[in-house]
Formats: sequence, structure tokens, C-alpha cells
Amino acid sequence: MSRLNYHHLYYFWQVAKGGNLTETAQRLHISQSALSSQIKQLEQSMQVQLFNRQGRKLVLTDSGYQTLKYAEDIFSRGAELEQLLQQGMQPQRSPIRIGALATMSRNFIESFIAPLLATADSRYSLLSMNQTALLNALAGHQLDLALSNIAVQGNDSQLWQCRLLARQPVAVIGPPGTAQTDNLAEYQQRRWVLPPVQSPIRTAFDALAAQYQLQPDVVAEADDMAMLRLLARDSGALTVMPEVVVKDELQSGRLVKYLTLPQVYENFYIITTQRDLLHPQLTQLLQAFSPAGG
Amino acid sequence: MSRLNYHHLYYFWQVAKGGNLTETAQRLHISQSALSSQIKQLEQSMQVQLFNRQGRKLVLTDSGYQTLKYAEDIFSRGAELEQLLQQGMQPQRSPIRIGALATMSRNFIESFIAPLLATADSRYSLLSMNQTALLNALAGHQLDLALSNIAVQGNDSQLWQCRLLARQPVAVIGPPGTAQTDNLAEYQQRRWVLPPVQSPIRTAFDALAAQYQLQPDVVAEADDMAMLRLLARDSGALTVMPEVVVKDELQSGRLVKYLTLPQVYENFYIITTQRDLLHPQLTQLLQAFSPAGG
DNA sequence: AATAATCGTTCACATAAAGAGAACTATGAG
DNA sequence: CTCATAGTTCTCTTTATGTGAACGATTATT
Repeated sequence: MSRLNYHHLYYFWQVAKGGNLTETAQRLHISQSALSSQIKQLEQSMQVQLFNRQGRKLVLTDSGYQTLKYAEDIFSRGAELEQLLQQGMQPQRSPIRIGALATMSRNFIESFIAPLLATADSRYSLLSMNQTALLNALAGHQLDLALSNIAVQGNDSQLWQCRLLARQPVAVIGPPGTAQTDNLAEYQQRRWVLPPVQSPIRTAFDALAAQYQLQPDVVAEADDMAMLRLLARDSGALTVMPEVVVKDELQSGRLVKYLTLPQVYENFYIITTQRDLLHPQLTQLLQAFSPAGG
Repeated sequence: MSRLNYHHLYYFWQVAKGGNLTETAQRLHISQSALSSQIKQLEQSMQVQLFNRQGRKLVLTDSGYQTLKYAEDIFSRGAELEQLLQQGMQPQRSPIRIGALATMSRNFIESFIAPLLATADSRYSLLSMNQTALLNALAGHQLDLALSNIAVQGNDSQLWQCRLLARQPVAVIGPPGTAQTDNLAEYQQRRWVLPPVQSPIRTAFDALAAQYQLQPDVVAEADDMAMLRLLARDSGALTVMPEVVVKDELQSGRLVKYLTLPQVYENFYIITTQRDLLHPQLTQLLQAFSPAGG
């Protein structure tokens, strides 16, 4: 039992799609006999029956159907590659394409790509999208890498590789000039701007709030970190978010950290396809970020 | 410029992964010279430089990197197929695997697979999951087909095929014995159970409610149709949902339709991978459902 | 700086695989 | 029954793949 012969598989694919040997042979400009024997060889080497010879018709077996699906996958990828190669493939160095969840902190993303900015000759393109679009784009090679704060659960046949890039402690942040304390309960009179109920941060916050018997007066919710940042800056309300989101405002004193929530973290993940080969320049990016570090 | 040679591509893949010709040649049990010439042939036939010969090292070019990614994709799929074929591939007819969005109406799903139930010898397995998992499973061949009420937007390079299978008018449904009218405003005093704010149905309902100056008293929200159905049945509140969800209850008179919302539809989509080959038995299922019909 | 070891390329030649074409078999339409 | 059609099987030719030795060029060693 030898290795899978892609040449044979190609012919099988062509025939299975058409369902007809003679026609396919004409289309491919080879003789039927060649096609016939190649497919037979595939069946023999793989020890599987791909077609049922019903009368003078070729009918896909169940195994044949399964195989066809894989072949479809394989050769349409191949066709994409061919097209890419034949249209010349832009000669200048193609940019590194990084996708990021649209709701993530821009500051965090910026800190991630900082090493790329330092390198003079590297080009990259950054795209914001939702989690589903992120995974689609990865699968379709529109992205080299995705950044997200939502993990992808590992399937049986791992399609995605998802690793923890960094975790940020989550803090209560608000305008300066008010008494700061590390006791949540003291913020009963304050107004709050929070991430939405489904989010992990909110869930953690709500649990803590319940524990401290705090009933927060929620004036606004937003899942977008950029939006949260604006609200934190301009609403006068307290917010709950990773510090990195309002890094600049904390530095300038426009906002201050009230307290860091214990045991609550925002996780940042880097997602690639399982068959993971990183763009050479990306390897150094990852090394800059020690796992679970900042 | 001939067609892409998968044999050449395979060797390129192996070498590019290892970065080393000699080692790879030994691993594959062929001579370096063979490897060298095959790769050179690939470069010539595709008219692209895959490696830069720097000193006595082979360094991937940018085009080479792109190509490698496709090759990785192609041959890991191939490896999966090989494994599947070599482990014998379960001889009994493999079941048709249908994935459905966990929040969809079970009645609708049942009506979709009804033709399969009628066929004695067909086996199928039904799996509930979220939209992301659905797409993952499709991409990884764990599913033949997915049912969802969320469309997948078409990317540039179409990965998914998403077609409208059916659309159901959405109705206000509630317990019998109260005056029915087709004027939304008359339901001001009622309690409501509604889909969550992000959902298309809710958005449409809210717009209508605003138009009729109805401020609904929302006692519960749920995105799961099975859950909504239970709430509709047991809460005494009014609900907004496609009729099919509570088909049985409407028939038995336990619930009644108050009014059908104009221009509001719940859409049901069937999602497959773009390189779309349907399981023979699925073709008939689709024909049973005329597009935009019931 | 000289030397040895390593790695990729090139050549002539051997071997294996793909393909052509005729003869053959079986099926289905008229 | 007969003929056209579709797939299989055979022999033979052509093409592609692979080998091993010689070569050139680069890196490491002393």
C-alpha cells in the first residue's frame, strides 16, 4: 500500500465530478484507457472501491463520495495556488496580514505589532472584523494571523491553533479626584459603563459585585474597547476594562485606576490555522510576547 | 506553462518545511539530485522563484512562502484522506451529518429532514452547535451540511455557499381567550417574551412597536427557539416568533396566533462549503424545499 | 590561509510510470 | 436482434522520475 498518488486522485476527481469517463477523457485530452487504468491503480493502491461498475455506468461508492470531497478540497486549493502563481504574484514583498477582532483594544494591538513598525522594510495590513469573519479569512488565506480575545475551542480534528498571547488584569477605572478604595461596595453611588452581559469580564464583575452587595447603576454598555475607552474618558462614569485600553489616559492622569479586580483577566489569543507555519517575521513577534506576560 | 504538478509540489513542500535538501532527500529515500531537479522543474513550469539560493542554503522567497501555505493545506488534507482510506473507512453507509444552529426551531429542522426519515435505509446524525462551530465543522468535513438562521456574508474568495432555504412569517403568539386584533398598539397592557435585542426579529419588532407607540413590558428574553417555545406555552405572555416553532401548540389550540407581523421574516439558510458537492440524498431534500417556500 | 566537510547543481544514463491505440466485453436503446 | 456506446484490458511507445558520479561553491576547522 503506497502513498497517495495525487495524479491518480486528480483524474478520479475529474471523472467523479463528471460521472463520465469518455467525456472526461476528451476534456483532458487523454485516452479513456489511460483514465480507466489510472483510476483502477488508485483503487488498488489505496485498497478501496471508489466506483461501482453498474452496467456501463460508474457510480460513486460511499468511500468514493468521501474521497471526492477531499479531492474537491485539495484541487480547488491547488487551483487557487495556480491562479496566484500565474497572475505573477506581486513581486514586492507581500504584506503580513493581521486580522483583529473589531472590539479589541487598539492599544493592545499596537503594542503587539510594535516590533514590525521598528523594522524598516516590513509591510503589514491590519483588518478589523468579527470572530467568524476572522476564522473565515484565516481558513481562506486572507490572513496570516488573527488576534482575538475570544478563544476557539479545540475541535476533534484541530483546525485552529489558538494560544494565549497575553493576559491583562482588569481594573475599575474612572475620573480622578474621587476617593479611591479597594472595596467595591464603596462605589454604590457611582454610575457605571460596562462591557455587555455576555462578556467574560462582565460576568466576573457581576459575580464580584454580588459578593460585595454592590448594585451598580449601569448607564451604558459596549462591547467595543475603543468605544468603552471613549465612554470612560467622557462620561465621568466608572468603567471596568484592562488598563491597556486607556493606557494614554492613565499616563496623562485624565483617568485613574481605582482598583484591580482580583482573579479577573482579559485574555488575548493569537489564532492561526493548525497547519501552522508562521511568516518569518511573525516568529519574532511572538517571541517578544512571553506567554502570559505583558 | 503547464498544469501544476502535485508531485513536484509535494517535494517542494517537504523541502520547504525542513529547509534542507539533503536531509529531506534521506527522509524520503530519494537522491538529492532528484529532489533538486524536481523543484527546479516546478519553478520553471510555474515561472516563479520559490527559493533564493543564498550560499549553500535554500531560503524561501515570498512567493515560496505563499506557495508553502497552500501546499500545507493541500497535503494535510491529503494526509487526512489517506488516513481515512487506510483505516478502512467504515463499510456501512456513512450517515449524513447535518449540523444545526442550537437556537433554531426543532420543528423546522424536523420538517427539513422529514424526507430522510421516510427513506428506510438512510442514516443521518444531527448535531446542534453555534454558528462558529458550524462553520468549523463544515470546513473540517465533520458535517455535510449546516442549517442556520444566520446568513454567512460572502467573502471575496467565497468559502461558503449560503442559500435561502425557506422564510417564515413572524407572528405574535399568545394564550387563547383574549381579544385578537391586528393592531399592535392594543397589546400595551400585555407582558412579552421576546428574542434578544441583537436578533433580526427583535429589531423588526422594536421598529414596529415604536411605530405603533407600543412600549412592550418585556418579562423575558431568549435566543433559543426551543426555550422561547416553552416560555410561550407556560408564561402566559405574548411572544414573537415564526409559527413553525409552536406548530403543535397552535394546532392543539393551546396557543393562538394574534397577528402576523408585516414584512418580517425569519430566514432559514442552508450552508455548505463553496466547493459544493451534495450527498446524493441531500439533493432531494433541497428539492423538497422550493426556495422561499415553506 | 589551507584544508576538509557540507550542500546544492548538473550531467549522462537507467528505470518506472503515464499514455496511445486496438481488441474486447457488456449494456442499453431502437 | 443489432448497433452504438461506455468501460476494460492488452501491447507498445513516450514521458517523467530517479540514480550516481562529477562539479562548484560555501562554511567550518586547524
